[in-house]
Amino acid sequence: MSGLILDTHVHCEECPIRHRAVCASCDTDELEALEQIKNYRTYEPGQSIVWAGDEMSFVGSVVRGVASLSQTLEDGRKQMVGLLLPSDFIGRPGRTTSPYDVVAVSEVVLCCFRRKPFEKIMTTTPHVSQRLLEMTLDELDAAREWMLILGRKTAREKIASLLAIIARRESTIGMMDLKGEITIELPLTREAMADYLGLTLETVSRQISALKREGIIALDGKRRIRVDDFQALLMETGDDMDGGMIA
Amino acid sequence: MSGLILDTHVHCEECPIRHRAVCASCDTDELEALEQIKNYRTYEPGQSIVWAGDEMSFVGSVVRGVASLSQTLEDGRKQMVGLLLPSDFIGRPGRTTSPYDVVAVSEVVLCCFRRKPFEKIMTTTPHVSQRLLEMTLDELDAAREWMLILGRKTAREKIASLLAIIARRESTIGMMDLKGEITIELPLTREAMADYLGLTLETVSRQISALKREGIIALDGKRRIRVDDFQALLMETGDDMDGGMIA
DNA sequence: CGGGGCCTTGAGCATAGTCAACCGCCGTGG
DNA sequence: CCACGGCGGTTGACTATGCTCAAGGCCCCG
Repeated sequence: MSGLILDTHVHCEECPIRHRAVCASCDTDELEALEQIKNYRTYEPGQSIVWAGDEMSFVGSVVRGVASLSQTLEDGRKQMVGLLLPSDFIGRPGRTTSPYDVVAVSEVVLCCFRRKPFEKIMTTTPHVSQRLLEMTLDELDAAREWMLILGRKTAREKIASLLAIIARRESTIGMMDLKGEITIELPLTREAMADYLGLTLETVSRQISALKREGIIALDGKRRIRVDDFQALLMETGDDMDGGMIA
Repeated sequence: MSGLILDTHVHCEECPIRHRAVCASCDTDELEALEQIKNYRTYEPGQSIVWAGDEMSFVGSVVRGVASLSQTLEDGRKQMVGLLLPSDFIGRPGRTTSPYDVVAVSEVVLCCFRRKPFEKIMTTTPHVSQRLLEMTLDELDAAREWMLILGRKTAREKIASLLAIIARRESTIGMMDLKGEITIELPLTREAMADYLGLTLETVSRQISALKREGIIALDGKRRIRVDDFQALLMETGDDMDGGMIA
């Protein structure tokens, strides 16, 4: 439950998320302060990182892998409310317990900061809190786009939107060529997709099959999806085509 | 569209949202700086404050009234993604256009800051950006609770949840007595409630009628709702009863 | 008195959920 | 080595929840 604490100590300067994480705008001195209070932990796919309601002794960043934030109702209905990718931040300064379950979707490596000292650094280091504000505002925008999906889109549009979001993200990280053929590596099981989209896993499966049948997408195994015509996929999302998307 | 700009100049010290808004932790000097760049605007119910995609020359706080943040798909489907109450913040520092429509639900008074100078103040005044971070984190939590409602709750649970949220908010502002009888003043039309909850207005109407028929709530006019047994209402939300709620 | 918001109610339908069977793959233990 | 079992996924039949379309009520204001 607490993850495997590693004694490897990657230097911040060489960290793969150095320029996107909460430490992005720190200078050398500030990084040094963070070095002092960090350690790495790894989690296996499916392993719980934090249970809702639990005490959290740390905050931190996802270095590698994918984790999910989710809430569950008594009767087991589950809704994912956040998808944490490399550089995303876990935990809330000033709060000791998590209101959400945090679960490793793939193998996950976290860069954890001890909470107390991190909060102290935040008060003395505007670079950290400013970066955290930016990141939180981005997450809020993402949450709101997601609310539109949950509240108003059909099952088919939901699936297409999810694929488009993942494709866009992968192509931003690599290079962005939304004209040609795109291959999407799905980090999620059908059930996780369902929890993300507010559907059942059967409906997810059916809609993916339908998109395949109609030639919008092609499957390569269960988790690898090829999109020949990205515009055609966008047509299925129900969104405003041109530029209306949240930057 | 730009609202009526008033020349009244309420002193920040006497402002009703002084201790909850983005200026909450400012000292006297900092307030003075904000005084210099603020003005008040009013909007009539239904009036648009900002159109999605529009240039915004200001950011600001809701002083009085209720406004909504919403997104619309081409074909007219609309989803509310934020409900702005007194002290809530409008606009994002560092971004010139709004990705959302902002509409006055009731009569609204805004305290607007010119954007450029406000951003400058933010970089020099940690009190402002720290407070904004806190507020943004709260909004993110609210958005995530809302995602659970949108994605996983039934129409009936959605309505009950909305009533509970409003009741809780009103009773926090006044005094919190969740045992006895509670009266909720609905700031929203049936259509706005539908846009909030991802339902149609007919479904909203039917579910409210059903709750009334079953004695969970009582109507006093269309917009005033009396709840005799708040626990009974909570039973209908589908939530974890005890403490599971997001603080 | 007439018209327009806002709301309610009904009838029929469509979308997505439920329940269940089954497939293919992989790792494990007999 | 193979059989088994479990997991993730697919598909089908049936059902139920919420949407669509339509009519009509209430109330306020001109």
